[in-house]
Amino acid sequence: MITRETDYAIRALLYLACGKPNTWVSASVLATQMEIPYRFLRRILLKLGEMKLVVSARGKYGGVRLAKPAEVTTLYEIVQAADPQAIMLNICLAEGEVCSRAVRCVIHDELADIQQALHTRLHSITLADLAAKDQNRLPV
Amino acid sequence: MITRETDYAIRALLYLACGKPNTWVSASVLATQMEIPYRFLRRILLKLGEMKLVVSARGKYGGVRLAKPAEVTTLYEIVQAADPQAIMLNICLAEGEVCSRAVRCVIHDELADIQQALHTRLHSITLADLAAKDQNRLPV
DNA sequence: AAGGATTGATACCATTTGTGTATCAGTTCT
DNA sequence: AGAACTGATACACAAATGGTATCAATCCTT
Ligand code: FES
Ligand code: FES
Repeated sequence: MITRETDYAIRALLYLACGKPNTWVSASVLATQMEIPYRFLRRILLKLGEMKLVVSARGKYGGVRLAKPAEVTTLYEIVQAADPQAIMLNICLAEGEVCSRAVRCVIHDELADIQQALHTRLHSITLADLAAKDQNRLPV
Repeated sequence: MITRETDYAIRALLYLACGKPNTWVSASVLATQMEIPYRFLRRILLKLGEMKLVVSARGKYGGVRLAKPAEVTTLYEIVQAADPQAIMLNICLAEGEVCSRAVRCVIHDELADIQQALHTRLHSITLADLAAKDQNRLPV
């Protein structure tokens, strides 16, 4: 399940992708525009920074912007950055997990298949795709 | 993410699907065979009973068995029964949820698409499919 | 040099969820 | 009567979730 945190991360990056490139956007603007609790967003942006999805500038007129073009940032990367656990369909599929039933477990394999399909799908959607859809939206 | 509870539910039903039909299997047998904590399993079986996936018999030599043929029980139903939340990719997709951004939210639509694909996949896998794969497994 | 606006890095907090355990009542077969 | 079951709850505890608060560091403008 996509958590609020992940949802907020997507929203924030989407806003950046829709705006003028190479301009700093402050967390407070992002928070109000995308309806995200300010302090929570701050912490999320830190994480996105660590994962190299955004770069930031301190000081007055500082803020945050995309670290790379929206065309090469996938939904997979975003979810992965915001909540690495969400990508795993079952604990038994996680890296380094040891499950006593793993060798002979038919569920394991089946879930692995489904997870693979999900990942492929997430990989195929870029931030630019989302931004494009957003532009085509009729104003409410 | 598939919780332990859901995983246990699948395991239990799989065991029933692999055994002789129309025989009562006790929770203690299921627990030991499928490596599920007994008391936890008891509670899960209750839920599966409510959702009409199993029927039960009290008293000595009682137990539980599939309520319908394994061919018509889908993975979707099982996950739905064990953990209804797990089926939802985002809170904003849940029934009766009201999100201030829903009308103009591009993430909403995208996640709805992905969720739809996931559901289709879960619908297409039956307990009988899992049981068949299990039979074909080489003994470890 | 001062002051305001901004991020960096943590620490804290309340509530819910996940994963069990325990208890007792009711049922059925021998 | 008694053993082996299920039905229905209640309890317990750790982790995750969603959010808040604080303080330091940095940068721009005046
Ligand atoms: S339950 Fe762990 S691998 Fe299937
Ligand atoms: S965030 Fe609620 S609908 Fe998109």
